[in-house]
Amino acid sequence: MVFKTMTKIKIATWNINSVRLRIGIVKDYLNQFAPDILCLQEIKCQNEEFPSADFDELGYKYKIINGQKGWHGVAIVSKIPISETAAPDFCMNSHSRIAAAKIGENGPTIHNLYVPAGGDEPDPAINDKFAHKLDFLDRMEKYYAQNHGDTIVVGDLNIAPHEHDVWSHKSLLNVVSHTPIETETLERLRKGGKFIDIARHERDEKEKLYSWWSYRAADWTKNNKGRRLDHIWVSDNLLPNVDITSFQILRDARSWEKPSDHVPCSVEIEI
DNA sequence: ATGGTTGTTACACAA
Repeated sequence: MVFKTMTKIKIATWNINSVRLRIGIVKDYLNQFAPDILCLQEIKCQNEEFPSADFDELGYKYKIINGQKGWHGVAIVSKIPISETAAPDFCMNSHSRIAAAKIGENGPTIHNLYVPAGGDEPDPAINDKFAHKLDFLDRMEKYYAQNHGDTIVVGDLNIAPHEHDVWSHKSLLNVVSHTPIETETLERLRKGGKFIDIARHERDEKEKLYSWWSYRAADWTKNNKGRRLDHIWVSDNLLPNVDITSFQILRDARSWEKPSDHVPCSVEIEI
């Protein structure tokens, strides 16, 4: 009989909308909520511009940074050892939208994704950005259909798949992030990859869950017009290791000073 | 029904 020592770790994902501008609230978050691994999207800087020293100070000495000038960019920072693994090729435009790592010696692989937002017009024939988003999803579907198990997918998927992942299903059916082609494709590829959507697992499907609120509202709390764009999925074989009750969407972070329009989401898992 | 904000960058653009 071989015994495996399990360690519970906390994994968080946050679209930070410029890590340099918001490094202060990132450090506040790390100090208060102490995830072992934080996956960031929209770091909006090149690798050499990433504020590594700030993360080092707080013990996040393992980093995988995939930045680019000005736009997009993702990073994984960790207190526990992680090692970079080949990122799947989901982006036809070679943007920095994916970082992949193996956790520990024999832990699961984590994919930190920033799916293209897709522009305003939900028609790939007239909107290249929407075509890019659909192509990205198509590549995800093909990859995850053939690579099962021991994988955690996190990030800003820029799609709110369910009726109660948006403030108004009817109003948003033709709005990019909630169109049927997006929501159906995302659900199909998730199921094809045998992933569990942690936020919706064992939750009432009628419970409204949001992780993003637009900047274009004088008071985001007034009408609460949010969408659940940020996700944590785990391979079905990892589900028994997940502490479902630990799942958190840190809504309060939307009210922090100079906030991102997204808030951190986290879950704890034994590895 | 429309327009509303933000960050990076360079004098728009993506979100």
